[in-house]
Amino acid sequence: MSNNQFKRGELYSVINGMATTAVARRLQKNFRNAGLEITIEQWSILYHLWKEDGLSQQELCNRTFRDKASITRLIDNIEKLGLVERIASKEDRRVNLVYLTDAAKPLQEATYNLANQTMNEALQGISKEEIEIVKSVFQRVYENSK
Amino acid sequence: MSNNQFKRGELYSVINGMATTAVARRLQKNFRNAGLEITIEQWSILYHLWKEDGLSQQELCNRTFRDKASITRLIDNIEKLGLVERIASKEDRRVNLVYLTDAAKPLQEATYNLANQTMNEALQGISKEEIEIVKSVFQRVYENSK
DNA sequence: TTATATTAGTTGCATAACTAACTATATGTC
DNA sequence: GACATATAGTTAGTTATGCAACTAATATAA
Repeated sequence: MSNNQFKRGELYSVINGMATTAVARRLQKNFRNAGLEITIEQWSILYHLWKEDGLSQQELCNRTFRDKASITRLIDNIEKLGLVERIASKEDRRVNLVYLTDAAKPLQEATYNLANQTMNEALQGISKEEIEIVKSVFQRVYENSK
Repeated sequence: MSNNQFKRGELYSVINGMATTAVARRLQKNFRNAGLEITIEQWSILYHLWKEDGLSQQELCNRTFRDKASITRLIDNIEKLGLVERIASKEDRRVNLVYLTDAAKPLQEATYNLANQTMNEALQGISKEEIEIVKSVFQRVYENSK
């Protein structure tokens, strides 16, 4: 086992847990403090629907990097909150299209603001160039690992 | 909401889910294919104990960025597998020290090799400089968010 | 057109995460 | 020494994750 390999192995524990978890926890806390009773996982679904409403569950799998079972349960929970509804596709009756309800609309601006504020705090002192490198590295890591 | 802020908000969905999840899933799959019946979360505990045996649960919280309840259950499960045992500290009876058993020893080399191989594949085509920038950015993001 | 394979989604099972409330031990102050 | 406070760990309750096995609908091939 070369020294270089060992260093890379160590990177795993840095990547998996530290920064991403800290940001996620902070954002969740900020939601709760603002009286927004949604989880960040639920928010990540709403986020994609605000960008494009009426996505299929499969498309939400692709965009949020979750498996089908996870999306089924997440949509179950968001549906219970009254924020989305499933509407069967007319073209393909296997497909559920997920639509935002009116109740979800007021959440958009508040959660976007909190997410942006949380990320701005998290990214304090980090340059645009560094952010671009992180994004680029993550993209390649994802392609290498999927 | 400035354009710059929006771009930062978007980074959140990249950070939380894509690359880290893909690597974690790949490593879990590699463990399973090799007949190693442990989860990557359990492995992350063993990893720290192989570096320094007999850590307290609180110290494992600090090193793995989990809360106390999570560590309690993780140690429960690893203990059930017979890989670690809790031994009450003689200096402070509130403290459980977690020690590896003999059964955990043979796992070390196999799992290190798989982790290194998985990370080498994940980091294919990524330079040392880029890795250093990612580590440095993560460190600062963590400090900003904790 | 009938049989086979593929795709979308659900359900059961197990693990793991966080919060909040709890017990037990240790420490600090008067 | 007695009381308040802090710390280590556990437990209960809820949400989320992944895999595997399943149903239903569609697409493909014979």
